[in-house]
Amino acid sequence: MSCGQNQGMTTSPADKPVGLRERKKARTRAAIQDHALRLFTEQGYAATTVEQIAEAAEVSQSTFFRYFPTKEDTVLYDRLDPVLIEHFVNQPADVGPIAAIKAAVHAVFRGLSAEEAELEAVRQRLVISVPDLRAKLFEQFTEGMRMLHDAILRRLGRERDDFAVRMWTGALTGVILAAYVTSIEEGGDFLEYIDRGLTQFERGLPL
Amino acid sequence: MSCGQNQGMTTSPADKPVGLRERKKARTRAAIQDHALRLFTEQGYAATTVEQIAEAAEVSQSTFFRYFPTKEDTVLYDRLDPVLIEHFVNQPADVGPIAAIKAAVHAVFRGLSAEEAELEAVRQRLVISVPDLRAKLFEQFTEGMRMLHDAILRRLGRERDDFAVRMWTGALTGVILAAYVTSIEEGGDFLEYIDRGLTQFERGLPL
DNA sequence: ACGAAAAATGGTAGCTACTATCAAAAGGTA
DNA sequence: TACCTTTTGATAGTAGCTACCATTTTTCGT
Repeated sequence: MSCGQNQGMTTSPADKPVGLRERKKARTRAAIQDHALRLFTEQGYAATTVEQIAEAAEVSQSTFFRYFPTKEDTVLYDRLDPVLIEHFVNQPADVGPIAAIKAAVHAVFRGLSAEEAELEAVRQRLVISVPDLRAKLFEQFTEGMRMLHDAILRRLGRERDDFAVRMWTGALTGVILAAYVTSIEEGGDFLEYIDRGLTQFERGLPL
Repeated sequence: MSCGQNQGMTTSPADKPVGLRERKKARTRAAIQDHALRLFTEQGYAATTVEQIAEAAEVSQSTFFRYFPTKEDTVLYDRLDPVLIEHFVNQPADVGPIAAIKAAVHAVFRGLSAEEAELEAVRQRLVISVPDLRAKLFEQFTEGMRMLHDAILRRLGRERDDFAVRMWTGALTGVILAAYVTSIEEGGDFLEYIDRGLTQFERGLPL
């Protein structure tokens, strides 16, 4: 529940009205986030005030907080998680869970436009350098994992309290998070790290 | 770095002076935390102000923030992590890493006094019910895991950038976190869940 | 096309977590 | 006792965030 909206993505085909109102809202949201990220990289996260962001985006502070419940959410608002889950559940049933995750991650990240990819890179840089943002990232990660947990339970036809699935999903969360952090710290392609990590996971995480 | 102190624990034997000053400080710290947790459970976390806590503990707000850098830290200040690490590294070298973790966790949690255990229980209840606290808990968890990662690298004699170890530690983090959350949600003995989780992990997390 | 309903915006006021600074008090030491 | 160090409290200020209300803007029914 990091942010209660599901706005227009390039994936699911048109189940939402696209009147003038919606377009304006999307533009305002994008403007706020763009200026926020720009100011954060220019002068630092803490040194940038919400007032400055609102002014740059030409909206009032009231409006700012209507679009982003917290200052942190301008960085961490993640439109990718629900899309990932959707891709995951749409994988054919005979595909194993790890392979399904790989496919979903690839589908989503390969489908990113140049601007979206750049935005993602900026976000990642900010997230690792600001402790407050890291904390929220982890929460968001585990929130996404909770969704994935549900999807896996359904996929495997298990009960909610299945302990083995809980541990399995927990470990999977940890692997993905570790791969994510590694890719940011070491630099390089995120997808490659994810693939290597998931492959390790499939093999029982040999040391 | 959730909190920069290492105050007196029941473990390492006396390498610090115990003048009147130190005793007063310990009493003040305990008073603040006790009143904070009491007020949180009585009237809710958000509804309790730092002013109220300071007043109840009979200190000024200035003093409050000297002892706890943030309001969250009254709940999340974790003295257990460093102790856990210490127990872990002190395990004999021929013990496998999982067994060493099990031993360390048991040693620490079995050694808790009744009050400490009760405090821990209150903390756990608060942590799962308040989103802000959950976020910080995750950060603290991964911070502890980073320390564990270093310890494991040394134990195995691996290089820092060893990818297999990174993934392994990440998965281990996820399993412990999952066991932790499960024990709080389902109720029951934390140690039992940890043992079951770690055993699953050793077996390659079968589904 | 017009008017009403609904939604988005801006402005103001206010609360609270947190910081910075400095003088006063308490504790330690010779 | 006298001196030095540490701890405390008071004050003032910043910034994130909320609540509330009046105004504007978009949508929709007729």
